[in-house]
Amino acid sequence: MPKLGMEPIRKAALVKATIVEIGRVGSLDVTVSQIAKRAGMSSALAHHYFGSKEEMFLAAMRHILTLYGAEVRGALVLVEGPESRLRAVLAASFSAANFRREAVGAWLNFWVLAQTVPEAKRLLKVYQGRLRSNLLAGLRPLAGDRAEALADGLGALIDGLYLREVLKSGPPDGAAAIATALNYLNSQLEGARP
Amino acid sequence: MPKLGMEPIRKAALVKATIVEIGRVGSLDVTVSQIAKRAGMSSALAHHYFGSKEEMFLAAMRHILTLYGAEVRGALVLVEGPESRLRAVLAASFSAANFRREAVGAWLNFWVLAQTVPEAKRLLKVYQGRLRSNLLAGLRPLAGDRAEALADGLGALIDGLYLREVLKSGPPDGAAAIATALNYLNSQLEGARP
DNA sequence: TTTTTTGTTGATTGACGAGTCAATAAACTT
DNA sequence: AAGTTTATTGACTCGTCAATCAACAAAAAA
Repeated sequence: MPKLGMEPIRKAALVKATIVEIGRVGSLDVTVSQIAKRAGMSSALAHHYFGSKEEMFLAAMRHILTLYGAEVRGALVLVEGPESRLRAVLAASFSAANFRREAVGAWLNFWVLAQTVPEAKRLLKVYQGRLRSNLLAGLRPLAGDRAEALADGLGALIDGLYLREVLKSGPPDGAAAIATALNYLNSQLEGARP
Repeated sequence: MPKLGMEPIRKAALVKATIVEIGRVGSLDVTVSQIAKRAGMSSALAHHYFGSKEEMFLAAMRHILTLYGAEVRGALVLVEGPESRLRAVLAASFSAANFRREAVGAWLNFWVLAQTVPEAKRLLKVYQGRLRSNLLAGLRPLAGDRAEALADGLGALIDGLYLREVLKSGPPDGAAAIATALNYLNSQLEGARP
């Protein structure tokens, strides 16, 4: 039965299952067996490919970060001017793909993981850095030297909107989140406009 | 050796130890033994007083919420006018007592707990509701019907600033957080002022 | 065709941890 | 003085789970 070249397929299935299970259970207290079962294999095989549960978590984080990064990059290619750039970053952050209960729940738990596992912390800092520099690129032409402060505020606001999504009942509302962030932006930029 | 009337003392010690341990370990994966040891008693006694680990967590949450609520209420008594009210709420949120690594770490983990444990979710919603209505009281005279949207944005920003504190290295900087929040407020209110 | 590499799992190990219990002791009540 | 309530713990039970291992199967290489 064993077909060759299974490794990438199995790994991808495990990564996906890890995110789903963390989102479903709502914590990092998921067992390797649960994950493996959802991915359609034995827990032994999961260990065979990843070595440890922690490695699975990190791979899942990298995957989410990669998806998010790709979405932002994709949105940025067809962008003209700083306002449109900022809007694109926001749209990607709150897109249906990223801003869904399961991913948001996983995200929150990765934040917890970052308190313990240095590599997780590193990854999250990479995300923060990328977000920051993306915002900065859009903000500098519009706000000059206030750009740094604005980027920090807007970054925190975005993270906060994610956090609050966790507690909400009902389906996620990316549009509302974008509206809140744009509202922040507009009012900050109005004062500074020549 | 047993003196009477230990219950409240023991419970308080356990609650405190729970927060410290969660903050120290950085996750909810703390054992009852760890907590009990830090509180200077056996794990059996911890179970005797609280029944379960979950009850300990919830008691710790209630305690943090109580402290926060008390601090806000205390700051609000000597307040005159809506601006000063808003400033007081912010000052309490980022006071040295609340905005310290240990409490922030515990806070983050309570957010995770809220995904699983309904009572934890309820408590967090109580906090959100209180924060919201406090902000609203200050915002309505200043922003009219934009107050609701502003309160939601500001609430998310505050939570986001807490979240980001978790990743930062170095000592917490409440003043910077307050500055960011005030900056948000001022720019939002400038546009609306008569 | 033998050997090696890759895929796969059931069973097992070993550790750890939540919650219970029986036992001990001091203080309060009657 | 006898009985009750409160405080306290060491030892134990029972379950769970990460990680390992031995064994088996199929494809590829030799």
